[in-house]
Amino acid sequence: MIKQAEKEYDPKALERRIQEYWNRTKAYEKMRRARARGKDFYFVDGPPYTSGTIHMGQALNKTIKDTVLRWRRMNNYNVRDQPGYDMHGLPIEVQVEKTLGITNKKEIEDLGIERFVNTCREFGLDLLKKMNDQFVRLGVWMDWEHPYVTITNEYMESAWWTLKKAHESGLLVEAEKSLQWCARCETALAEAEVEYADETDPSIYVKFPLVGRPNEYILVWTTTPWTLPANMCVAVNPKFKYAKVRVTRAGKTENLWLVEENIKAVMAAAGVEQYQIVDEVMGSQMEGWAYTHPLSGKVPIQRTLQGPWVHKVVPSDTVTSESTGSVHTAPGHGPEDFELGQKLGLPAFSPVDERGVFTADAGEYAGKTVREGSAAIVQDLSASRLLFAEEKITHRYGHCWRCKTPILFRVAVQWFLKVGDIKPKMLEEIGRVKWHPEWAGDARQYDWTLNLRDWCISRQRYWGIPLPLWRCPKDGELKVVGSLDELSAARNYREGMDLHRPGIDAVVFDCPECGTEMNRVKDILDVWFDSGVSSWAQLGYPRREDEFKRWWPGDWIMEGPDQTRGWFNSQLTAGVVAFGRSPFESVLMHGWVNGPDGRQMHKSLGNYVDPVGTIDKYGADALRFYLLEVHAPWEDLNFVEEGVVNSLRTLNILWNVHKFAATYMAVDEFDPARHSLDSLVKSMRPEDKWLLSRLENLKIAFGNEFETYNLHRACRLLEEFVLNDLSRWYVKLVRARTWKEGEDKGKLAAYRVLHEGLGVVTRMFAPITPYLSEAIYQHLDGRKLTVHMEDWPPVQEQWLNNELEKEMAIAQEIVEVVSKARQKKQMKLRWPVRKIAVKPATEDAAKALATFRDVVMSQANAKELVLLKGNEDFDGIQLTVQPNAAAIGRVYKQWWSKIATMLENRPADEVKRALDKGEFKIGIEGQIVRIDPTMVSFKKTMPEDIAVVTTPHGEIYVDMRITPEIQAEGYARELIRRIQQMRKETDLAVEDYIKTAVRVRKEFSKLLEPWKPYLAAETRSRSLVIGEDPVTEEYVVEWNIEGETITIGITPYRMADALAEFTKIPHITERKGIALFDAGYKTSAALAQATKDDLSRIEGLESGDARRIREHFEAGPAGEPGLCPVCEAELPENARTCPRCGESLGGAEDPPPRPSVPARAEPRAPAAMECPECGQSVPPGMKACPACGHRFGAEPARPPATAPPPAVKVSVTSGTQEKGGATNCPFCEAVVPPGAVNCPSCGTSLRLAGKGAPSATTLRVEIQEPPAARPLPDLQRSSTYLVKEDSPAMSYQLFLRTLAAGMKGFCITRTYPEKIREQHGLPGVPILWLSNVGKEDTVRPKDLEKLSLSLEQFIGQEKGIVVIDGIEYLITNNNFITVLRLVQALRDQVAMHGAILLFSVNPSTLDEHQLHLLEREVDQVVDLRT
RNA sequence: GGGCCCGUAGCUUAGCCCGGUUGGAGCAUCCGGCUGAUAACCGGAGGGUCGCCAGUUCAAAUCUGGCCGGGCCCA
Repeated sequence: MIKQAEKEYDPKALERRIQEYWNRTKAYEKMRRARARGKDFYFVDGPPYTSGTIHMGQALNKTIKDTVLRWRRMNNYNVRDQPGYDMHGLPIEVQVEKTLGITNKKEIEDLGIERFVNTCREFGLDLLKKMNDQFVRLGVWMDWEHPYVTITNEYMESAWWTLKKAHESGLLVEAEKSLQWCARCETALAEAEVEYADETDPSIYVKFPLVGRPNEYILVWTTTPWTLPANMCVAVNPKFKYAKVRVTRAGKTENLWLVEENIKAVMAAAGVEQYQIVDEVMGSQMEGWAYTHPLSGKVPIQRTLQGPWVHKVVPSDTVTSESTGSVHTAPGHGPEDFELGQKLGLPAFSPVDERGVFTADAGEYAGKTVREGSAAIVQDLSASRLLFAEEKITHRYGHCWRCKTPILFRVAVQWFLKVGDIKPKMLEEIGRVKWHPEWAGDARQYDWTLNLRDWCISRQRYWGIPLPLWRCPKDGELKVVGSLDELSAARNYREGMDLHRPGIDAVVFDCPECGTEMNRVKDILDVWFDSGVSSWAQLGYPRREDEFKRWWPGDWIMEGPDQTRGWFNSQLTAGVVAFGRSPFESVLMHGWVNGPDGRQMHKSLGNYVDPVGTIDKYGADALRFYLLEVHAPWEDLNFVEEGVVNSLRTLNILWNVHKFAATYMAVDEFDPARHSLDSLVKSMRPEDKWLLSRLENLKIAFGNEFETYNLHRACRLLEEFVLNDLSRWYVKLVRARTWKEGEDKGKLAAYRVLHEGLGVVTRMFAPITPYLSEAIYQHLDGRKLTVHMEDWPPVQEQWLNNELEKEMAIAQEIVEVVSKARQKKQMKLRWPVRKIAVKPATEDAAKALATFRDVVMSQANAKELVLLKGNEDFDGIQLTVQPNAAAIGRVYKQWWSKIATMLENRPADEVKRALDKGEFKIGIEGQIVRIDPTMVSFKKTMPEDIAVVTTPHGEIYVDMRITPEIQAEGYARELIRRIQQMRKETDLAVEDYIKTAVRVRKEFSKLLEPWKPYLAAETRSRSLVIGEDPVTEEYVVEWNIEGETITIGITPYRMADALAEFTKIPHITERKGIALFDAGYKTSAALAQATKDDLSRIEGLESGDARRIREHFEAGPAGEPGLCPVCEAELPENARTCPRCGESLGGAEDPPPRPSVPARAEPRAPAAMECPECGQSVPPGMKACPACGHRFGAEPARPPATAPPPAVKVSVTSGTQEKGGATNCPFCEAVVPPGAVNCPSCGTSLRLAGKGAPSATTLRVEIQEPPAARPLPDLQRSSTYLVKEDSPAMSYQLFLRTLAAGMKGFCITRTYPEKIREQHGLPGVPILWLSNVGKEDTVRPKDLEKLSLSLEQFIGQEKGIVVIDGIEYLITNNNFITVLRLVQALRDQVAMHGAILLFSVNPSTLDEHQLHLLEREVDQVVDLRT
């Protein structure tokens, strides 16, 4: 059943309401069950780290995922959609440390690992909840109740199992390696955990004294002085040429060896201008040169080191010619150094501990941090004259991803996955997986993987998956535990124990070899490994083999570009380790979300946009739609808020179209289920078929784009359709048809097609804007519990008609041509054009005009449309005779000029007709003169009011000459428009009736006479008088229409509510309802009091009506169908379960419906059946499946009719009565206690408002703290005030008070002036009305010039007080800056003339930013909000 | 230094794969129109060295090469 829509699209309220509906009806769970029989689709969610707040990138991420998954579901896939959270690791540890006020590992151990780990868990779970809520608000439908988390025993067990697999394949090794190390976190870092950022470091050139070469040094460059104590050798490239350079500085001469190519640069760095090259050798020749360690005096251990290559020059191909070309090599630190050291048998001497502090091995530097050490080393080198030069360098340097500490390189023993061994397989898998876009895989991921080193998976931390490794201290025997079962054999194992540290640390095995107690290796696992196993860990593998078999591998994953080195990589590695293959089949890689300036969003850059804030402002749907349509998913996007506003605008238009449809369909109780499209084909007009064809083409194109993840293009297609085809064209075309009263086939066809269009569009929007689609669906259809249970609309090829679409395009272009012609001639659309003539240039154009003749005529507002044949001229063309002087003169000599004049004055047609027959005769001076065709030619001229346009479709003539008939019609339409506007201004319901009187000049009254019936019908006037008499209706406005002064008065009957009630009574039609109303029964309650006798006397009722009315009221309100308390579907009589949502209804005495237990859980009753659609077991007696909404039986059950009548409540000035005797203030709408004389909120006198105080009753009314009366400020002359208040009440009080003090006043308002006078009196105060009605005392909101002129006049001459209570209206109608300038100008005027200016503003109606700017422009801001 | 992506109007972008009418839109600006979907909406106008330079071609925003700028990743 079609329901009336709310008045406006208010995304915030709508989304709250829909979310509540989904929760209440358990829509998500039921949707999932409805798809349980669909094809399995395993989506693996990349677990975001539990940070507590989602950022825009994650909003994009989940939006795309949700959209794609909803779309899959609508295509009947059974989607596994468990969201995940990555919860272990440093970020939380660091946060917890901060919270607990701890700074290092020792303090953690002092505190107790258990307490620390527990705090981490609590933290993580709390953050998870927060993020869950945010994703839910974004409208994402995933299994939020059951996310997978990396911290459960089951999950960790999967990781253990995987490690055991690695061990079994020999891929898990312990090794000494140079690692990236965070000194603050005291742990090794993986490549994915290192973040690069600019860092300023020392850049020093150090002289290494060569042994046996006095006064010769090899020059070495480094940016990490702290690695010098560990120096073992200096590497040179054997292929480079090195030079000995003689340098004299401060009177001392020395010889330096460095790569030849950079001598100039290096000397410049040292500020050396004079130098000499004294020798040159190849790097290979330098091999084996010995040097003295430059810090051997400070680091004693360096003096004791032995080995063939210790403190020697060594060859290395990896050395580049950068800087000096001689590379200081410390195998205990740098990874390349380490490798070189391994090759040459050099010790990996690493005198730096876990905290980044020099150890005793570092001699004099022991106890210093590397940072302090660096400074000391530079100083020492300088003191020993071994420092050749010192600079600063700013370069990209690695930092700990969490605490931002610059990384160190140090050699330590760690556990590794030997990625090198499986790299070929990984690369092969990358090639097999489907990547979107392709380069994400074959270029990006491939390159990354190609450069992979072994993966260090051990961490020396607490909050993570413990390594499942136990080792015998005696013989080194290693045990790798792959499951809880294995663990249960251990000592100190307790059933159900948490596997985290420190509990697990206490668990010990006995060594199978020697019986010694084996202890766990204390390390935990790199968090990236956690997420790497997610695709089987979330399935509970290896415990749940069945689940694994059913789902694995993942069909689709989708993450951002950072996951190339992150999750894509960790999954590929873990997948190949565990199963020899990639755990996912296809990937979509999305782009970054940058700030509006194109840079990454950062709070510190001030370009950070919070997704939740954006949702608050524009709604989740608008945000989602924006994110999807603005860019290809894989491109980086610059988030521009304007774009969200724009998307919202589109959604608003969709809402308006649906509102338009719902309004009329509900009024007519149109039931789409009763009419198939096929059954209405005969009644369809070409434009109906056109829309259906457009719709089918949309489905096809959308599907093609969506399948290739061109979501942006799909969205744009949809948007185009809604804006252009549906809203701007089709709705315009069918509008006239929808106004027809009664059952009309043409109207039905229009309704049905419009319904189809909206229905399909709604379903297509469902994955993109889930809330809005749901709301529209529930209004227009609602047969299923939720639109997200609907199937994707299939293409129905029978409606495709490309020919017709082409024709319509031509028709549209022709309409456009006409409208341009109008615009040029300034002829309003309201005035019909007399004729359009087209001389078609193509067959298509001719066909188009034949098919869409009515469309062109109505849209161009033309009285006539003619097609001209090839040789036919437009009949509006005027011929003029052009006498041929020479030819005439030759025959008639001196008469020629007279003849010429006469010819020119004769009607050209007549002359032509005669000449066509032979000759034209004229009499001149008693003679007959014969004119033959050679003597004249004809010229075609176009009258001024006819436009000719040449288009590819042909020549188009637009005849805009105005005849009396056209003038009458134009005026009639002008009148209609004014009356409609007045209806609107009195807040009249659409279907309500009025009494209308119009005062015009006599001629006009005659002219308009034929249009009276039309006028009355269009304006729902029950009586219409057009004449010269003064108008005395309730609401009178004097208009100026095209220079004519016309007064219009209307009196509303206000019978809409009553009619809506009356027509509920069987057999009471609207006409009879009106009769009852006219007879004095203005409400249902009044009618209920009428006796049968009273009623039978009423004219216009039929016999029997009186009885029916009585029966209706005596029977009471029964007969209304019951509504399901859960989903509000209408219930069949005696239903025990709601047919739509499947909830059990229970008896009247029963407690409220228990939480849904799907039929599945119930024992099977003998007659139970299975839903053929979803396989759900269905209790007997049901007409539809409780899970999927599928209806049983051939006949689709008609949704019960009887729509609640569209009731638009009217209240103009009187207070509305609330239950219990309390009223609302007619002015500010605050709740007023019974008996109050003044409104407690705004102080308005309630008696003045025209209503006596309601009689007091005993019912209590809760009033939230009567607001303390705020003292009104004293207004100063020459000042401008901005009064912040919910309604302009206080401003008017201030205004009145100032008037009382003798100042003149001027009022500018948006409210109808009579209303203002009624409320505030204001005798003698001129009121300027901001309105588009265009009469004397009004100013159009866009006409700021006129407004400013009137104001300046008043301020300059009267120097009085001005109140402006419609500035919001000005702002919405103008550029804000323009309004601001007006305010500035006025303020200056006010100051100059000693006047006062009051702006009343309701802050909630303005953008915060705008309000702020306004506040800055006034002298004082007065906040009087309650 | 290397890899990948991006560069079109003031802003956001389509078109580029597959060369072919005068490079389309939306926002913003200015000018109009419409008025029961209406604090909505519709139309028109102005606004472009398609980052730059070469090349291929009858023809280049589109293909090729180089350069410049931005982003991401890696050294």
